[in-house]
Amino acid sequence: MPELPEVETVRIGLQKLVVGKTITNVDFDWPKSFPNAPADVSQFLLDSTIVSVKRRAKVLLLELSSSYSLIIHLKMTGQLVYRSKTEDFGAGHPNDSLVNPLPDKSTRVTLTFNDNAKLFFNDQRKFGWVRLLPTVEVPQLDFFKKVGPEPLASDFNWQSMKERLLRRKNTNIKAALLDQSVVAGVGNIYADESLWGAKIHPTRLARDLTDKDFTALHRALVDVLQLSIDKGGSSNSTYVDAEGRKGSYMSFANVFRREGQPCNRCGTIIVKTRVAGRGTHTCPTCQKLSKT
DNA sequence: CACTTGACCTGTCCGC
DNA sequence: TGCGGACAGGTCAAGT
Repeated sequence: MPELPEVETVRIGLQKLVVGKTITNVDFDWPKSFPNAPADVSQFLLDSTIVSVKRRAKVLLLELSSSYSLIIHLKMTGQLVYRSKTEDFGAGHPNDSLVNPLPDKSTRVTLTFNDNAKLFFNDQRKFGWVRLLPTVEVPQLDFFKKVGPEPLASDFNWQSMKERLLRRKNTNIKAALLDQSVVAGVGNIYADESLWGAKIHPTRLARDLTDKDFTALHRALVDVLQLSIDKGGSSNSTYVDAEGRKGSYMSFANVFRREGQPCNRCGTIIVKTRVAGRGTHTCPTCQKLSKT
């Protein structure tokens, strides 16, 4: 579920909530959710303070005072939910979104802080993970070595996006957009939304796009990612931010999960198909199959 | 090499 | 209502 805007929304929340706090305990119930624990835990995690919360692509980085970092990937259904002790971990809290008590059956890892607040890593499908690594080794991970540029960075322009998309010139443009080594952080929602914005059909081959298409796609992608961050991300099913709140981007979506409804631009009924092995939402009129 | 498909998991929804 | 199968936002490994 969580793509760049959702992970960035979580990062903004955690930045506010956990920086400066010291970890006093860690629990985890599912070894794959914390693959290199527990050997390093007591020495490099307990009694260390969270120095910063960063994001690269869809990955969160919690830098610790121990010179180690917690690396967290939410994958499809991961959540990082913070609860202060005064919220009593959900019971009876006035905020509706905090009604569910934590931990629950999807809680995989729990961090406890020196003020008794807790950070819950919940993950229904168990695809996500938390890792503990020396901070200096993080850039050496295969994922970080190959991942593409941040699309919201100021130096990310349409020319560099074109150059990177053409590394996948013989595949369809949707598969190229979803490739994390091309551009960081794009997933199924924002691939569909940006292709609609640029009026490009997802099955067109990357090599067949014109410069006009590349400029439109760059503009549409940047705009849709920024809009979604402004709206707190997309809460399609399980996604919530660090305070347990849903995002509202889905009410601004033009095609994603809108099959059967009229296109906001031309009124044609949005269709759902399968492209690059993923559910794909398209306006069959606006999004041309061939060069314009 | 470039590209596509299957596997990792659990929960939900849809049709019979 | 029960049950099987398809499907869900991500990423690797294995296959073609």
